[in-house]
Amino acid sequence: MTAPRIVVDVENGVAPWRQVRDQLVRLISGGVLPVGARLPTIRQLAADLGLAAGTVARAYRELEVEGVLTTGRRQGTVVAALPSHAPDPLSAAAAEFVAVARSLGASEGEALNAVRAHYLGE
Amino acid sequence: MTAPRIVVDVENGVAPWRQVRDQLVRLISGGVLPVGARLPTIRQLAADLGLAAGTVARAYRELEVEGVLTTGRRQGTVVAALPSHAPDPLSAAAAEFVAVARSLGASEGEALNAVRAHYLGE
DNA sequence: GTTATTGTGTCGAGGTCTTGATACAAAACC
DNA sequence: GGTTTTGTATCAAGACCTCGACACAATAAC
Repeated sequence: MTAPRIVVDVENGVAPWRQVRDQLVRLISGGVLPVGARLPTIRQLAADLGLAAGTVARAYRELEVEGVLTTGRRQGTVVAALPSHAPDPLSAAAAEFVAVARSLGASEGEALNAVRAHYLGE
Repeated sequence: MTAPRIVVDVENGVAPWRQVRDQLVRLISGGVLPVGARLPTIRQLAADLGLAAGTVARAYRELEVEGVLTTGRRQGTVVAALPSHAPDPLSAAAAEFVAVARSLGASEGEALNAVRAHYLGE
């Protein structure tokens, strides 16, 4: 498999492991990395991203604890399930959107209109 | 003014200053903290959040560099302008949500229902 | 059984961040 | 002018993270 598209910005105040973890979650939730897909080895991804292997291992381990990934000594790391906090990625995305909309003080109607505008705009 | 609603989670891999900064951006973009509004003093917000003053100062300084805030020795820190990167945060959030929904193959109706469910869930 | 693959664990070094405290300076207020 | 308010700067200590390297262990392949 080709290396997933992950980018790490070391100056943005977000820990490298967290960035890797977050972007893996997106790739998995979005179907780019489907269940059953094999991730690059820790050493490979670390080399690709210019990180230490332990840092990538941290990200993988976070997702393993969540049940998103499974790891094996020979077969490496494989996508096991969609993120458990988001068994339904659409619902998860909506939850995040609604959280943002709420913090912006938007009403339900305003949030719905914003979504409609983007579906129509396409 | 009352203290803005800011929460800091020290274990999520995102630096405290970054969390403060991000949440201030949301409050400002959403109009909760309108242009001209005065923010709590660095010491006050630090005490409220259980952080060191220097950490809050870092967040304020980041936003000052971006022109979002202006600071003065006596009048404190004031909202100067909306974040230039997000002129319309609700629309941006909706765009992101729709992009994810689309990648999941969701129809407009499904996306709207997902949003409604989270607003009703409260 | 041997070899290769891959994750886990450990190590010491270095760097960064955060803390709490303090001092100073600028500005506003009285 | 004196006082108060508030941001900036500095400090040392502590905590934590990341690095690169290495060793070990588990597993699969041959």
